[in-house]
Amino acid sequence: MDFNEAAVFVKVVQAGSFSAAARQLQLPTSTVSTRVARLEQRLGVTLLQRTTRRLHLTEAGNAYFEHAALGLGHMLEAEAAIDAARQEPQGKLKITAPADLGDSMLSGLVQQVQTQYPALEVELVLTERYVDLVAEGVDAAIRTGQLRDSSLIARPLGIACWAAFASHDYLAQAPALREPQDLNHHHCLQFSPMGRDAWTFRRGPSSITVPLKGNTMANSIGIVRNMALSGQGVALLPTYICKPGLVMGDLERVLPEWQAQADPVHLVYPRQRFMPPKLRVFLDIAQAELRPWFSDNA
Amino acid sequence: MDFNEAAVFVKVVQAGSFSAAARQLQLPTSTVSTRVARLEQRLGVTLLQRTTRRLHLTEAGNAYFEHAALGLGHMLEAEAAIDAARQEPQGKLKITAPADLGDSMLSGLVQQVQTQYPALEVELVLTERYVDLVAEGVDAAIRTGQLRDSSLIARPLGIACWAAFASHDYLAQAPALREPQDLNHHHCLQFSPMGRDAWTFRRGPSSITVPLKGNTMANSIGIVRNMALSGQGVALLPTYICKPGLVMGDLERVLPEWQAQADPVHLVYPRQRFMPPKLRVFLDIAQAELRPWFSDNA
DNA sequence: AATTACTTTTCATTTAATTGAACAATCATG
DNA sequence: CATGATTGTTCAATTAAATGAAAAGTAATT
Repeated sequence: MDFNEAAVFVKVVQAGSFSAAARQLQLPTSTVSTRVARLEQRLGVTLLQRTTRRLHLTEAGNAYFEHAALGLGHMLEAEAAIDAARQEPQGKLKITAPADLGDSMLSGLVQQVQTQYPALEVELVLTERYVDLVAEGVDAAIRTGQLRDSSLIARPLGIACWAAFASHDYLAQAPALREPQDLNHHHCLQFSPMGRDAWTFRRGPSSITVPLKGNTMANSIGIVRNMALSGQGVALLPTYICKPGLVMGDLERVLPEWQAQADPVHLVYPRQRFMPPKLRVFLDIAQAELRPWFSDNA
Repeated sequence: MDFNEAAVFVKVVQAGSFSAAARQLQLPTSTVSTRVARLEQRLGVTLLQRTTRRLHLTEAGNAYFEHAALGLGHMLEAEAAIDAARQEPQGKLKITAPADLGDSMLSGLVQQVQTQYPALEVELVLTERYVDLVAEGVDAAIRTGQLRDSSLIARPLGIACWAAFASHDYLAQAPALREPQDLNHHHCLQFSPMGRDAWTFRRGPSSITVPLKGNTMANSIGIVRNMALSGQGVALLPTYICKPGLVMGDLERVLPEWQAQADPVHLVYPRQRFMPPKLRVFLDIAQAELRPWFSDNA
């Protein structure tokens, strides 16, 4: 089954002659002649009755032409759809990120993408679980920690540092807090993935692990942060969601010389033969938007 | 633009893998792989995201697939329409014949064709003018006289003989009619294409031309025949419409040893690469039906 | 954990299609 | 009426595609 023969036949009928069709298709007349003849041979019917310099569509030829012309129309629409998608980033962009990234950061990113490219739809999927990008049709992911899938392409965004924070109100009435051990006399607000039993701090080569009572714990970083803001205690939070100037960013870093975990953050996406325009523009915007959040000098 | 690449791509999506598509298309996997890759190269987009043993349609791939699958559906319908037409004679059969052929003969022929092949439609075009079969989309023609288009294929049907006829009633009260010259004393009913000024008769090597008054003349052989039946005079008519046993066939041949014009009759049709089934069956039925009308011993 | 089975890709060889040139036939023009 | 232009077909040379075999990687089975 050779659909290119059908395409040539349809063009011959539309053009009214082999020669005119050859000109429009930019093919030699011998190619046009041969392809139509081959189609007739394969179908076992005369599609075009030829007298010298004149063509006439047979009844069978007309029936075939009607269906084939519709078919070709759809094929051309398929190519036009691809042409349109190649020129302008469009369609749906599906991004996954850990739940503990800040709302401000992510909502800012999505806003930037859609402001610059209104034709793009964005679906943001926040989850803790590992997402197989290819299998789940996800265009890109923001990942913290060590990467484990080497088939993906990774672009580093920076380092996510975790540190201790508390509100002014809390600190004003709480005992002094100069060393990590002092946390034994404080109410510790724990984000469960960041240590259920103890917090570990580092300063240069030194490392101190402080056992915790586990009195208050949640697996939502927003909830832990809100508790800290309301003066309930000291929380271990990533520095990127506690930056000055953020709405409700009125937390004060305590034990500033000590930092807890430090994770690399990457933007990852599947290797593929052709980079979709929507992904290319997203990667550029994401790096511009996100890198400042993960820089060391905050 | 290569539609065969699109066809293979559609099949890969439908089958779920290159290997399964290759089996269904009865192509090597290398052909399937190469064609899809070539399509992606030509379009400049990734249509299928491949991980080992797994395929995933991209957004662009999905858009292309939807249009292309519709297109292929129409293409397959085109081929199915041809398959159907090739197996069973169907569609419209357009036949042309001279106006002076008998109604009984032609209506008998059409009835035979449609009894044996109910799917066939028949359009009978009676005309005096020359019909360009190819240009006018006519499948076949019944022609009398010498043929002049050598590009057509001709099947001889016999000889159409013209002779003098009159009704019993007319002959009972008319003068004797033993020689062609006796026609001077008779009312001659003329069919205008068969001589407006004179009738010529032949018997063996002898030939007599009888001048006519031109009193009664019509260009419809049916009208001339009806006038003869109603006893208005002597008419020159083709022997095939005055055969005994025909409804309203009560005409008597006069001057039986003399005959007027004798024309060969042929069935003609355009030479073409493939014989449509409808034409093939028509030709067979037409020869069986018509030859007896034009045989010499009537 | 090792082996087998399956998928997709790549490459050298084989096979097939394309094309330029020539030819035959008809139409348009002078 | 002769000539030139155009159409469609055919064929040998050229170009391109298809394919079998091999390779790499992963999943399923023992």
